Amino acid sequence: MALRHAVLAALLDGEYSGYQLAKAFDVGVANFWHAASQQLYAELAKLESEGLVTGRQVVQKTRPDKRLFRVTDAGLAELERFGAAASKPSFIRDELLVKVHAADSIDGGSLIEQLQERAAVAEAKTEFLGGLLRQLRGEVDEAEFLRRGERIGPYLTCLRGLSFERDHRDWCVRIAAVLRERQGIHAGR
Amino acid sequence: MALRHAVLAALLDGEYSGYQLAKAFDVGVANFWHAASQQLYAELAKLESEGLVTGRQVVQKTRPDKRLFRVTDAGLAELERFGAAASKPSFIRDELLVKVHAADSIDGGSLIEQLQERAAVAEAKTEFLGGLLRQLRGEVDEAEFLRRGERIGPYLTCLRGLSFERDHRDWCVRIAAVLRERQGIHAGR
DNA sequence: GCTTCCATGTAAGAGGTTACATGATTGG
DNA sequence: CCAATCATGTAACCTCTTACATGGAAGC
Repeated sequence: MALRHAVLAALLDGEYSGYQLAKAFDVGVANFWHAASQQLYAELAKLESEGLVTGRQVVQKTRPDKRLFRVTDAGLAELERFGAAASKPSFIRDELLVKVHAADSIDGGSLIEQLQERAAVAEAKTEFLGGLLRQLRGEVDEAEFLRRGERIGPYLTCLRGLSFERDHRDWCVRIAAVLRERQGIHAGR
Repeated sequence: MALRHAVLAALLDGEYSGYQLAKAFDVGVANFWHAASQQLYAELAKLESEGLVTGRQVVQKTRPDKRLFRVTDAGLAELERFGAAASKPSFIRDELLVKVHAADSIDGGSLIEQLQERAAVAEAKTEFLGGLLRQLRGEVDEAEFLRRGERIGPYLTCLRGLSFERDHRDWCVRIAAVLRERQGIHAGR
Protein backbone atom coordinates (compact mmCIF):
# COMPACT_ATOMS: atom_id res chain seq x y z
CA MET A 1 0.00 0.00 0.00
CA ALA A 2 2.66 2.51 -0.91
CA LEU A 3 2.70 2.30 -4.67
CA ARG A 4 -0.57 4.24 -4.56
CA HIS A 5 1.21 7.32 -3.24
CA ALA A 6 3.89 7.13 -5.90
CA VAL A 7 1.09 6.97 -8.50
CA LEU A 8 -0.76 9.90 -6.96
CA ALA A 9 2.45 11.94 -6.82
CA ALA A 10 3.21 11.15 -10.47
CA LEU A 11 -0.33 12.12 -11.51
CA LEU A 12 0.11 15.62 -10.04
CA ASP A 13 1.82 16.65 -13.29
CA GLY A 14 -1.49 16.36 -15.16
CA GLU A 15 -3.55 13.72 -16.84
CA TYR A 16 -1.92 10.43 -17.66
CA SER A 17 -3.05 7.13 -19.15
CA GLY A 18 -1.76 3.91 -17.62
CA TYR A 19 0.57 3.60 -20.56
CA GLN A 20 1.98 7.11 -20.13
CA LEU A 21 2.30 6.56 -16.42
CA ALA A 22 4.32 3.42 -17.07
CA LYS A 23 6.71 5.51 -19.15
CA ALA A 24 6.99 8.08 -16.40
CA PHE A 25 7.88 5.25 -14.03
CA ASP A 26 10.64 4.26 -16.44
CA VAL A 27 12.24 7.70 -16.42
CA GLY A 28 11.70 10.43 -13.82
CA VAL A 29 9.79 8.41 -11.24
CA ALA A 30 12.41 5.66 -11.61
CA ASN A 31 14.69 7.87 -9.52
CA PHE A 32 12.77 6.82 -6.44
CA TRP A 33 10.21 4.19 -7.31
CA HIS A 34 10.10 1.15 -9.54
CA ALA A 35 6.90 -0.49 -10.81
CA ALA A 36 5.87 -2.60 -13.79
CA SER A 37 3.05 -1.47 -16.08
CA GLN A 38 0.71 -4.27 -14.93
CA GLN A 39 0.99 -2.97 -11.39
CA LEU A 40 0.09 0.51 -12.56
CA TYR A 41 -3.05 -0.59 -14.41
CA ALA A 42 -4.15 -2.53 -11.35
CA GLU A 43 -3.36 0.32 -8.98
CA LEU A 44 -5.19 2.87 -11.14
CA ALA A 45 -8.29 0.67 -11.13
CA LYS A 46 -8.09 0.39 -7.36
CA LEU A 47 -7.52 4.11 -6.86
CA GLU A 48 -10.47 4.89 -9.09
CA SER A 49 -12.77 2.50 -7.20
CA GLU A 50 -11.73 4.31 -4.00
CA GLY A 51 -12.35 7.72 -5.54
CA LEU A 52 -8.75 8.93 -5.24
CA VAL A 53 -8.41 9.36 -9.00
CA THR A 54 -10.93 9.78 -11.83
CA GLY A 55 -10.54 8.48 -15.33
CA ARG A 56 -12.11 9.70 -18.52
CA GLN A 57 -12.30 7.79 -21.77
CA VAL A 58 -10.53 9.32 -24.77
CA VAL A 59 -11.56 7.85 -28.11
CA GLN A 60 -8.81 7.89 -30.72
CA LYS A 61 -8.97 7.13 -34.41
CA THR A 62 -5.52 5.97 -35.40
CA ARG A 63 -4.64 4.64 -31.91
CA PRO A 64 -6.43 2.42 -29.41
CA ASP A 65 -8.76 4.27 -27.05
CA LYS A 66 -7.31 5.22 -23.72
CA ARG A 67 -8.31 6.41 -20.28
CA LEU A 68 -6.73 9.52 -18.79
CA PHE A 69 -6.56 9.81 -15.01
CA ARG A 70 -6.21 12.72 -12.65
CA VAL A 71 -6.09 13.05 -8.87
CA THR A 72 -9.34 13.94 -7.08
CA ASP A 73 -9.67 16.08 -3.96
CA ALA A 74 -9.89 12.87 -1.95
CA GLY A 75 -6.65 11.81 -3.62
CA LEU A 76 -4.99 15.07 -2.64
CA ALA A 77 -6.17 14.60 0.92
CA GLU A 78 -4.72 11.10 0.94
CA LEU A 79 -1.39 12.45 -0.34
CA GLU A 80 -1.36 15.07 2.39
CA ARG A 81 -2.03 12.45 5.02
CA PHE A 82 0.79 10.37 3.58
CA GLY A 83 3.12 13.37 3.58
CA ALA A 84 2.64 13.92 7.30
CA ALA A 85 3.06 10.25 8.29
CA ALA A 86 6.40 8.59 8.99
CA SER A 87 8.26 7.17 6.00
CA LYS A 88 9.43 3.63 5.71
CA PRO A 89 13.19 3.34 5.42
CA SER A 90 14.44 3.56 1.87
CA PHE A 91 15.01 0.42 0.00
CA ILE A 92 17.68 -0.49 -2.52
CA ARG A 93 18.38 -3.64 -4.44
CA ASP A 94 21.16 -4.04 -6.94
CA GLU A 95 22.41 -7.34 -8.33
CA LEU A 96 25.57 -5.75 -9.66
CA LEU A 97 26.52 -4.71 -6.15
CA VAL A 98 25.90 -8.27 -4.95
CA LYS A 99 28.40 -9.40 -7.55
CA VAL A 100 30.94 -6.81 -6.47
CA HIS A 101 30.49 -7.92 -2.87
CA ALA A 102 31.44 -11.40 -4.07
CA ALA A 103 34.20 -10.01 -6.32
CA ASP A 104 36.89 -12.13 -4.67
CA SER A 105 35.08 -15.34 -5.60
CA ILE A 106 33.75 -14.68 -9.08
CA ASP A 107 35.25 -14.09 -12.50
CA GLY A 108 36.81 -10.62 -12.67
CA GLY A 109 36.63 -10.19 -16.43
CA SER A 110 32.86 -10.56 -16.59
CA LEU A 111 32.46 -8.22 -13.63
CA ILE A 112 34.63 -5.52 -15.23
CA GLU A 113 32.54 -5.73 -18.37
CA GLN A 114 29.32 -5.37 -16.44
CA LEU A 115 30.69 -2.40 -14.50
CA GLN A 116 31.65 -0.65 -17.72
CA GLU A 117 28.27 -1.38 -19.21
CA ARG A 118 26.58 0.00 -16.12
CA ALA A 119 28.80 3.08 -16.17
CA ALA A 120 27.70 3.74 -19.75
CA VAL A 121 24.03 3.41 -18.79
CA ALA A 122 24.53 5.76 -15.85
CA GLU A 123 26.30 8.25 -18.11
CA ALA A 124 23.40 8.16 -20.57
CA LYS A 125 20.99 8.72 -17.71
CA THR A 126 22.91 11.75 -16.40
CA GLU A 127 22.67 13.31 -19.83
CA PHE A 128 19.01 12.51 -20.09
CA LEU A 129 18.23 13.89 -16.65
CA GLY A 130 20.27 17.00 -17.37
CA GLY A 131 18.08 17.64 -20.38
CA LEU A 132 14.92 16.91 -18.42
CA LEU A 133 15.95 19.46 -15.79
CA ARG A 134 16.59 22.13 -18.43
CA GLN A 135 13.17 21.38 -19.86
CA LEU A 136 11.45 21.57 -16.48
CA ARG A 137 12.93 24.92 -15.51
CA GLY A 138 12.45 26.48 -18.95
CA GLU A 139 14.17 29.80 -19.54
CA VAL A 140 14.85 30.86 -15.97
CA ASP A 141 17.98 29.78 -14.11
CA GLU A 142 17.89 27.10 -11.46
CA ALA A 143 18.07 29.27 -8.33
CA GLU A 144 15.25 31.46 -9.60
CA PHE A 145 13.14 28.47 -10.62
CA LEU A 146 13.59 26.84 -7.21
CA ARG A 147 12.59 30.08 -5.49
CA ARG A 148 9.49 30.88 -7.54
CA GLY A 149 8.62 27.93 -9.74
CA GLU A 150 5.08 26.63 -9.37
CA ARG A 151 5.80 22.92 -9.59
CA ILE A 152 9.24 22.09 -8.28
CA GLY A 153 8.60 18.57 -6.89
CA PRO A 154 9.63 16.66 -10.01
CA TYR A 155 12.61 18.98 -10.44
CA LEU A 156 13.86 18.19 -6.94
CA THR A 157 13.59 14.44 -7.39
CA CYS A 158 15.33 14.68 -10.76
CA LEU A 159 18.16 16.55 -9.08
CA ARG A 160 18.51 13.59 -6.74
CA GLY A 161 18.43 11.18 -9.67
CA LEU A 162 21.09 13.14 -11.52
CA SER A 163 23.36 13.20 -8.52
CA PHE A 164 22.80 9.49 -7.93
CA GLU A 165 23.61 8.54 -11.50
CA ARG A 166 26.79 10.62 -11.60
CA ASP A 167 27.94 9.13 -8.36
CA HIS A 168 27.09 5.64 -9.48
CA ARG A 169 28.90 6.10 -12.78
CA ASP A 170 32.04 7.31 -11.00
CA TRP A 171 31.97 4.36 -8.64
CA CYS A 172 31.55 1.87 -11.51
CA VAL A 173 34.49 3.39 -13.41
CA ARG A 174 36.66 3.37 -10.33
CA ILE A 175 35.83 -0.20 -9.30
CA ALA A 176 36.41 -1.45 -12.84
CA ALA A 177 39.86 0.18 -12.71
CA VAL A 178 40.61 -1.42 -9.33
CA LEU A 179 39.65 -4.87 -10.61
CA ARG A 180 41.63 -4.41 -13.81
CA GLU A 181 44.75 -3.49 -11.89
CA ARG A 182 44.37 -6.54 -9.67
CA GLN A 183 44.02 -8.76 -12.71
CA GLY A 184 47.31 -7.35 -14.03
CA ILE A 185 48.99 -8.09 -10.71
CA HIS A 186 47.68 -11.64 -10.60
CA ALA A 187 48.57 -12.28 -14.24
CA GLY A 188 52.11 -11.03 -13.61
CA ARG A 189 52.84 -13.47 -10.79
CA MET B 1 15.22 -16.12 -6.54
CA ALA B 2 17.81 -13.41 -6.13
CA LEU B 3 17.94 -13.01 -2.38
CA ARG B 4 19.85 -16.28 -2.37
CA HIS B 5 22.82 -14.67 -4.09
CA ALA B 6 22.89 -11.76 -1.68
CA VAL B 7 22.94 -14.31 1.15
CA LEU B 8 25.72 -16.33 -0.46
CA ALA B 9 27.76 -13.17 -1.06
CA ALA B 10 27.31 -12.08 2.55
CA LEU B 11 28.35 -15.52 3.83
CA LEU B 12 31.69 -15.26 2.02
CA ASP B 13 33.01 -13.28 4.98
CA GLY B 14 32.90 -16.37 7.17
CA GLU B 15 30.39 -18.25 9.27
CA TYR B 16 27.20 -16.50 10.23
CA SER B 17 24.04 -17.44 12.07
CA GLY B 18 20.69 -16.28 10.75
CA TYR B 19 20.67 -13.67 13.45
CA GLN B 20 24.13 -12.34 12.61
CA LEU B 21 23.24 -12.35 8.93
CA ALA B 22 20.19 -10.25 9.69
CA LYS B 23 22.48 -7.71 11.34
CA ALA B 24 24.80 -7.73 8.35
CA PHE B 25 21.76 -7.01 6.18
CA ASP B 26 21.02 -4.04 8.41
CA VAL B 27 24.46 -2.49 7.94
CA GLY B 28 26.96 -3.32 5.19
CA VAL B 29 24.70 -5.41 2.97
CA ALA B 30 22.01 -2.74 3.34
CA ASN B 31 24.04 -0.70 0.86
CA PHE B 32 22.72 -2.86 -1.92
CA TRP B 33 20.14 -5.30 -0.60
CA HIS B 34 17.32 -5.17 1.89
CA ALA B 35 15.78 -8.22 3.56
CA ALA B 36 13.91 -8.94 6.80
CA SER B 37 15.22 -11.55 9.23
CA GLN B 38 12.33 -13.94 8.56
CA GLN B 39 13.30 -14.01 4.93
CA LEU B 40 16.86 -14.85 5.85
CA TYR B 41 15.91 -17.78 8.07
CA ALA B 42 13.69 -19.14 5.32
CA GLU B 43 16.34 -18.61 2.65
CA LEU B 44 19.06 -20.27 4.72
CA ALA B 45 16.86 -23.34 5.19
CA LYS B 46 16.24 -23.48 1.46
CA LEU B 47 19.90 -23.00 0.58
CA GLU B 48 20.86 -25.74 3.00
CA SER B 49 18.31 -28.16 1.56
CA GLU B 50 19.82 -27.47 -1.87
CA GLY B 51 23.36 -27.98 -0.59
CA LEU B 52 24.55 -24.44 -1.33
CA VAL B 53 25.32 -23.76 2.32
CA THR B 54 25.98 -26.01 5.33
CA GLY B 55 25.02 -25.28 8.89
CA ARG B 56 26.51 -26.57 12.09
CA GLN B 57 24.92 -26.41 15.50
CA VAL B 58 26.73 -24.37 18.16
CA VAL B 59 25.59 -25.05 21.72
CA GLN B 60 25.88 -22.04 24.03
CA LYS B 61 25.44 -21.80 27.76
CA THR B 62 24.34 -18.27 28.50
CA ARG B 63 22.71 -17.73 25.10
CA PRO B 64 20.28 -19.75 23.00
CA ASP B 65 21.92 -22.31 20.75
CA LYS B 66 22.55 -21.22 17.19
CA ARG B 67 23.41 -22.57 13.78
CA LEU B 68 26.37 -21.17 11.86
CA PHE B 69 26.31 -21.36 8.08
CA ARG B 70 29.01 -21.28 5.45
CA VAL B 71 29.00 -21.52 1.66
CA THR B 72 29.72 -24.92 0.11
CA ASP B 73 31.57 -25.56 -3.15
CA ALA B 74 28.19 -25.93 -4.84
CA GLY B 75 27.30 -22.54 -3.38
CA LEU B 76 30.47 -21.00 -4.80
CA ALA B 77 29.68 -22.50 -8.18
CA GLU B 78 26.19 -21.01 -8.03
CA LEU B 79 27.68 -17.60 -7.18
CA GLU B 80 30.04 -17.83 -10.12
CA ARG B 81 27.20 -18.73 -12.44
CA PHE B 82 25.28 -15.75 -11.09
CA GLY B 83 28.28 -13.48 -11.56
CA ALA B 84 28.49 -14.28 -15.25
CA ALA B 85 24.75 -13.90 -15.97
CA ALA B 86 23.04 -10.62 -16.81
CA SER B 87 21.92 -8.47 -13.89
CA LYS B 88 18.41 -7.23 -13.40
CA PRO B 89 18.17 -3.44 -13.42
CA SER B 90 18.72 -1.90 -10.02
CA PHE B 91 15.77 -1.11 -7.92
CA ILE B 92 15.14 1.80 -5.60
CA ARG B 93 12.19 2.75 -3.48
CA ASP B 94 12.04 5.74 -1.23
CA GLU B 95 8.87 7.16 0.32
CA LEU B 96 10.61 10.40 1.24
CA LEU B 97 11.33 11.03 -2.43
CA VAL B 98 7.68 10.36 -3.24
CA LYS B 99 6.80 13.09 -0.77
CA VAL B 100 9.31 15.49 -2.31
CA HIS B 101 7.86 14.74 -5.76
CA ALA B 102 4.52 15.83 -4.32
CA ALA B 103 6.12 18.76 -2.46
CA ASP B 104 3.89 21.32 -4.16
CA SER B 105 0.76 19.64 -2.78
CA ILE B 106 1.72 18.62 0.74
CA ASP B 107 2.64 20.41 3.93
CA GLY B 108 6.11 21.94 3.67
CA GLY B 109 6.87 22.07 7.36
CA SER B 110 6.50 18.35 7.88
CA LEU B 111 8.56 17.66 4.79
CA ILE B 112 11.39 19.90 5.93
CA GLU B 113 11.46 18.10 9.26
CA GLN B 114 11.62 14.73 7.58
CA LEU B 115 14.41 15.87 5.27
CA GLN B 116 16.46 17.10 8.22
CA GLU B 117 15.82 13.87 10.08
CA ARG B 118 16.91 11.89 7.04
CA ALA B 119 20.00 14.06 6.62
CA ALA B 120 20.97 13.26 10.20
CA VAL B 121 20.51 9.53 9.62
CA ALA B 122 22.60 9.72 6.45
CA GLU B 123 25.29 11.65 8.31
CA ALA B 124 25.41 8.98 11.02
CA LYS B 125 25.68 6.32 8.34
CA THR B 126 28.59 8.05 6.61
CA GLU B 127 30.45 8.10 9.90
CA PHE B 128 29.64 4.48 10.57
CA LEU B 129 30.71 3.39 7.10
CA GLY B 130 33.89 5.43 7.36
CA GLY B 131 34.77 3.49 10.49
CA LEU B 132 33.84 0.20 8.88
CA LEU B 133 36.16 0.94 5.96
CA ARG B 134 39.07 1.76 8.29
CA GLN B 135 38.41 -1.50 10.07
CA LEU B 136 38.27 -3.52 6.84
CA ARG B 137 41.56 -2.18 5.46
CA GLY B 138 43.43 -2.39 8.78
CA GLU B 139 46.80 -0.67 8.92
CA VAL B 140 47.53 -0.33 5.21
CA ASP B 141 46.32 2.64 3.19
CA GLU B 142 43.40 2.37 0.81
CA ALA B 143 45.28 2.24 -2.51
CA GLU B 144 47.56 -0.48 -1.19
CA PHE B 145 44.64 -2.43 0.27
CA LEU B 146 42.72 -2.28 -3.00
CA ARG B 147 45.79 -3.49 -4.90
CA ARG B 148 46.76 -6.39 -2.68
CA GLY B 149 44.02 -7.04 -0.13
CA GLU B 150 42.64 -10.57 -0.09
CA ARG B 151 39.00 -9.75 0.40
CA ILE B 152 38.05 -6.43 -1.12
CA GLY B 153 34.42 -7.14 -2.13
CA PRO B 154 32.80 -5.81 1.04
CA TYR B 155 35.16 -2.84 0.99
CA LEU B 156 34.09 -1.89 -2.52
CA THR B 157 30.39 -2.07 -1.72
CA CYS B 158 30.95 -0.03 1.45
CA LEU B 159 32.67 2.62 -0.65
CA ARG B 160 29.52 2.79 -2.72
CA GLY B 161 27.39 3.00 0.40
CA LEU B 162 29.53 5.80 1.82
CA SER B 163 29.34 7.78 -1.37
CA PHE B 164 25.58 7.24 -1.59
CA GLU B 165 24.96 8.38 1.98
CA ARG B 166 27.08 11.53 1.61
CA ASP B 167 25.32 12.42 -1.59
CA HIS B 168 21.93 11.71 -0.09
CA ARG B 169 22.70 13.82 2.98
CA ASP B 170 23.78 16.76 0.84
CA TRP B 171 20.63 16.53 -1.24
CA CYS B 172 18.40 16.42 1.85
CA VAL B 173 20.10 19.47 3.35
CA ARG B 174 19.83 21.37 0.09
CA ILE B 175 16.18 20.52 -0.53
CA ALA B 176 15.26 21.42 3.03
CA ALA B 177 16.88 24.82 2.46
CA VAL B 178 15.00 25.30 -0.82
CA LEU B 179 11.68 24.49 0.83
CA ARG B 180 12.44 26.75 3.80
CA GLU B 181 13.18 29.67 1.53
CA ARG B 182 9.96 29.12 -0.38
CA GLN B 183 8.00 29.07 2.87
CA GLY B 184 9.54 32.44 3.74
CA ILE B 185 8.50 33.83 0.37
CA HIS B 186 4.94 32.54 0.71
CA ALA B 187 4.63 33.77 4.29
CA GLY B 188 5.84 37.22 3.23
CA ARG B 189 3.18 37.67 0.59
C1' DG C 1 8.32 -6.99 -44.22
C1' DC C 2 9.79 -6.50 -39.50
C1' DT C 3 10.04 -4.07 -35.40
C1' DT C 4 8.47 -0.73 -32.34
C1' DC C 5 4.79 1.99 -30.49
C1' DC C 6 0.25 2.55 -28.67
C1' DA C 7 -2.99 0.70 -25.19
C1' DT C 8 -4.98 -2.35 -21.64
C1' DG C 9 -5.22 -5.90 -19.23
C1' DT C 10 -5.46 -11.45 -17.01
C1' DA C 11 -3.69 -15.34 -14.30
C1' DA C 12 -0.51 -18.03 -11.82
C1' DG C 13 3.04 -18.28 -8.98
C1' DA C 14 6.97 -16.34 -6.51
C1' DG C 15 8.46 -13.22 -3.18
C1' DG C 16 7.93 -9.98 0.69
C1' DT C 17 5.57 -7.91 4.89
C1' DT C 18 3.20 -7.92 9.29
C1' DA C 19 2.05 -9.91 13.33
C1' DC C 20 2.99 -13.21 16.55
C1' DA C 21 5.46 -16.79 19.75
C1' DT C 22 9.16 -17.96 23.11
C1' DG C 23 12.44 -17.18 26.80
C1' DA C 24 16.90 -16.46 29.16
C1' DT C 25 20.54 -12.75 29.83
C1' DT C 26 22.82 -8.41 30.03
C1' DG C 27 23.11 -3.36 30.50
C1' DG C 28 21.42 1.02 32.09
C1' DC D 1 12.96 -2.85 36.90
C1' DC D 2 12.71 -2.18 32.03
C1' DA D 3 14.52 -2.43 27.65
C1' DA D 4 17.44 -4.42 24.53
C1' DT D 5 20.02 -8.45 22.88
C1' DC D 6 20.44 -13.11 21.51
C1' DA D 7 18.17 -16.66 18.63
C1' DT D 8 14.80 -19.00 15.60
C1' DG D 9 11.03 -19.44 13.51
C1' DT D 10 5.29 -19.84 11.88
C1' DA D 11 1.08 -18.18 9.58
C1' DA D 12 -1.70 -15.18 7.07
C1' DC D 13 -1.78 -11.86 3.99
C1' DC D 14 -0.34 -8.62 0.52
C1' DT D 15 2.56 -7.35 -3.34
C1' DC D 16 5.30 -8.17 -7.35
C1' DT D 17 7.03 -10.71 -11.24
C1' DT D 18 6.56 -13.56 -15.30
C1' DA D 19 4.19 -15.03 -19.04
C1' DC D 20 0.61 -14.31 -21.99
C1' DA D 21 -3.23 -12.04 -25.05
C1' DT D 22 -4.74 -8.67 -28.61
C1' DG D 23 -4.34 -5.83 -32.77
C1' DG D 24 -3.83 -1.67 -35.69
C1' DA D 25 -0.44 2.02 -37.17
C1' DA D 26 3.92 4.12 -38.04
C1' DG D 27 8.83 3.97 -39.00
C1' DC D 28 12.95 1.78 -41.15
